[in-house]
Amino acid sequence: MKLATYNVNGINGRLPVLLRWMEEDAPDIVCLQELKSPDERFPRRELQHAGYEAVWHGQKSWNGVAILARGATPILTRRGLPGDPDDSHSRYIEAAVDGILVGCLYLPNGNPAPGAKFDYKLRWFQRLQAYAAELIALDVPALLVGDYNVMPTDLDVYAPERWRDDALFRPEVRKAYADLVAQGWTDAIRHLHPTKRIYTFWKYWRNSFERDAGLRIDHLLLSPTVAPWLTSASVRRGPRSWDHTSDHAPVMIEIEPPAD
DNA sequence: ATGCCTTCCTACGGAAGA
Repeated sequence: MKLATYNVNGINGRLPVLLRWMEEDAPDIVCLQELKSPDERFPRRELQHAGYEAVWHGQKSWNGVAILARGATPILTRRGLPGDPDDSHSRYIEAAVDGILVGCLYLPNGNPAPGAKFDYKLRWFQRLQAYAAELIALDVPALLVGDYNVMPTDLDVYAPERWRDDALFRPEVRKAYADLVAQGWTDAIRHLHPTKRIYTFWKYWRNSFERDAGLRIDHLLLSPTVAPWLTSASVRRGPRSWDHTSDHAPVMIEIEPPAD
């Protein structure tokens, strides 16, 4: 089973790129972030035509997350992260697909730091930690995947010294990510490629992609039940080179659940 | 040192992204 995460940076403007990539890689489950689309403009029909059913949590102009499944209907289990009823951002959606619980998240960027946006990021991270601990306690096959807006270590940044004070790399958020992983989650890419420089995002400007001046901020975390099923993990760099593409690349893993 | 690009919107400039 192939499961991917992709910050599309606008699902409607990016639909040709998204469909081309899904045609090429044929992922079974896709978690999308930054839809930048209200619910009523989500391209359900086009995705159905490509063979995918979906659940989504949209918002006008910003944010927005969705889960797609090929030849299956995702069973919505949660829309919105618990812990703050006043949070109006569409940043979390969760569904069950083939007996696996899939949480799709778009963690706040947090810049400028320090400031109100950085405080919101840290609070959101705390809520995610609390909820992730509940998922671990449930002892079910689960994944928490998406755009975490965190580079976990120096290995995940093309120029760590330039990013020290950035909201994506400050010690507080790196610790928050490390503490989350320490609950028992496995960072799929890093687990299979412990020493390799791997990026998932490159800025649009200054030929960042051509220079491979990137960041690893899109992550797939596997619960203890799922981790032993992992067989591969890779960044799909091809789509990042296409015209009118996202500044992120899809990240895809393969898992082989035991036959029952 | 820097959003140098790109997206979105009752658009034509501002906000946001990382």
